[in-house]
Amino acid sequence: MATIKDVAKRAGVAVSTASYALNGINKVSSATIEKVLKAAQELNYKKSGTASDLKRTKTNTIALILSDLSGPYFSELIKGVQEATASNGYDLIACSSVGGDKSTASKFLKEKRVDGAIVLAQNISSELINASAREDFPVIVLDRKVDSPYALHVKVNNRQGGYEATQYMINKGHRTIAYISGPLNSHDNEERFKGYLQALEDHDLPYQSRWKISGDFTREGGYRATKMMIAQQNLPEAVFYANDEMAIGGLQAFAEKNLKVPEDISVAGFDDIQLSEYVNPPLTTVRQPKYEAGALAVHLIFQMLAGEKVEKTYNLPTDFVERLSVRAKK
Amino acid sequence: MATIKDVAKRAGVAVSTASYALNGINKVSSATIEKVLKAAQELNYKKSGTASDLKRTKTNTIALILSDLSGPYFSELIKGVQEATASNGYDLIACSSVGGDKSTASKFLKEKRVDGAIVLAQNISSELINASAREDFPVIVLDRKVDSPYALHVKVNNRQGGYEATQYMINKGHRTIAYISGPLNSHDNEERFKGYLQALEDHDLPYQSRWKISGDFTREGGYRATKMMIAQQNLPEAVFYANDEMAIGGLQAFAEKNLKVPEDISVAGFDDIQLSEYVNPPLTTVRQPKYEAGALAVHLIFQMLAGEKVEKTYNLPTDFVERLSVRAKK
DNA sequence: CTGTTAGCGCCTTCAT
DNA sequence: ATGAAGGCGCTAACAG
Repeated sequence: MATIKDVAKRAGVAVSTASYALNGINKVSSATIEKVLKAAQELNYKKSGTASDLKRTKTNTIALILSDLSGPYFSELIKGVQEATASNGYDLIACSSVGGDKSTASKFLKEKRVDGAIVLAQNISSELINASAREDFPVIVLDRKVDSPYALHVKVNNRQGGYEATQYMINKGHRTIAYISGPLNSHDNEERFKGYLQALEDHDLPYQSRWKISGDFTREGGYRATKMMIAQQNLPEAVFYANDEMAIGGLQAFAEKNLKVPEDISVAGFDDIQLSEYVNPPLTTVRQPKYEAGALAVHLIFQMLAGEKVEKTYNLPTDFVERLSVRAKK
Repeated sequence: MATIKDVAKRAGVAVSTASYALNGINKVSSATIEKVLKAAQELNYKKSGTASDLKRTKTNTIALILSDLSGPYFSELIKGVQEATASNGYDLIACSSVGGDKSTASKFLKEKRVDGAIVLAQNISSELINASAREDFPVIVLDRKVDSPYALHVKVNNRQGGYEATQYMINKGHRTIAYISGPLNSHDNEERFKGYLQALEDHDLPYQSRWKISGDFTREGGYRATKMMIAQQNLPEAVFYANDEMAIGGLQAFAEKNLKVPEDISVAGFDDIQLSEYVNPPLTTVRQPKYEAGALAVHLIFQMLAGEKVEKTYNLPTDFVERLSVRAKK
């Protein structure tokens, strides 16, 4: 494998000159550049990214850490991150956190193989994030709060979203509204639930714990929770699923029991994933500003890298998306 | 930022000893390990991944290059790649090729920032792949053939899939079957079309060029192509879309014109993307063995890295998936 | 078991 | 405009 040294030798110049020529630094005559480029070409020279990174103590790339690369990802989020990164001349890599603190993600975090990271992966421990984030290594966390002063938090206003969805169903005349929760350790779930509770309270509807059913954010979980609810007889008028995946599982469970949505029971979800528009009936849900969240995260990384002062937490508003899965009760 | 030198000094040992201790190499007494670890802890030492990579001329990670991180990805493919990579103790990163030969993907390829790469991204030029692949840098290409002896090709038998889907429709009694193509530069499309043609021929059905309509693999493109076909009056009995995305666009176009699928017209797609199961009617399509393709790609990388001899091209069979979008004509 | 040392390949100051 | 030289931080002989 040819190195810059080989190129320099073949071109008959010093290494430094070759480096300047190769990197387009305005310090060498065009004749020399020519020679160097030609030599590089002939030797099929390729610069070593790792050596370059080491020397410059900078990789010019940021990492997006997801709990599962093959997961149902928020493509809008990724798009926001990708475009913001590219428009700043940085590169982006995505890595998975399967394996938790000994995953690829954790290796990139711990060994600072990138200049900054955006984390959307519960299975990366907060300790790891705290231990990794540092002045020259900002980390933006999207799914929780974290202590380190170098780790910022961009969140979506889940509580507001939960409130609006619930209120909408109340306004449509529903009085008993179940809540199918996400996993209990999920901050997002917690907030959505609080919004739900608040809406109930503001409309003088009593909260009944029997209407809170445990789910886990998966389609399968939503399906099971719904089956269970149906088995208990006595259905609520409406059900608010803590995310769309579960709501879609629920739709399936209702269909299997010949319960029509929304005629027999109304349902709403949260997230506005792509599928939601295509299921039957199209799902009423709460859209998260994912693109914006992604773009903001990247923006913050660059601000921190530039040494600018930034807030520690950002809170983005949600949008309510009305489709056909909730009916108006006369 | 503390380096290994600092750790060694504080622990009162030589750097090599610190290195051994830190890397768990069986060469130092446990007392020394203790000391070193403690010093590292106190200094909040983090090894520099880039320095380590440079020294070992090896990153222990492989890259999966996709044309768009936020795209409608084959999650099964990613899962296959991910699991195979992890089970070999390697790391995986995904990077995008938006920007073509000056994208993040190309930087990783050109600068050999990883030990091997899997490419599923038409907008990375074959020249770039040829120029990057080398003995110690295997590249597996999933979407085309490429010259370099260090770049292998794992492909799905698109022709067979196209043949089976077409034959299925013929067997269901359809005589006029349109083909909505993908972009013309797509090898996959080409092969699917050949399968279609062959099935027609084998069943003595004449191919009529009016039944070949141009699409581009996007939902929007399928929608437009279908609209156009409808506008021309005189519909075929069935239509074979070169991929599911287009078929779904087509479904929408038919629905808008009150044409019922499959009662009025039958449709089949290709890919078996996740959505296909959920659209109305569920789409009959051809499943690609994506998980297997991903896992095989990784497997090949390791074989090449180990200096083993491998075939240059692999061809995986498809599965036909019967759902409800094709009806039997009596 | 521990220490010394020579680079990995590149960038960049400094001198020419 | 070009060259010489010193590391970036780490690993792995090699010597003791």
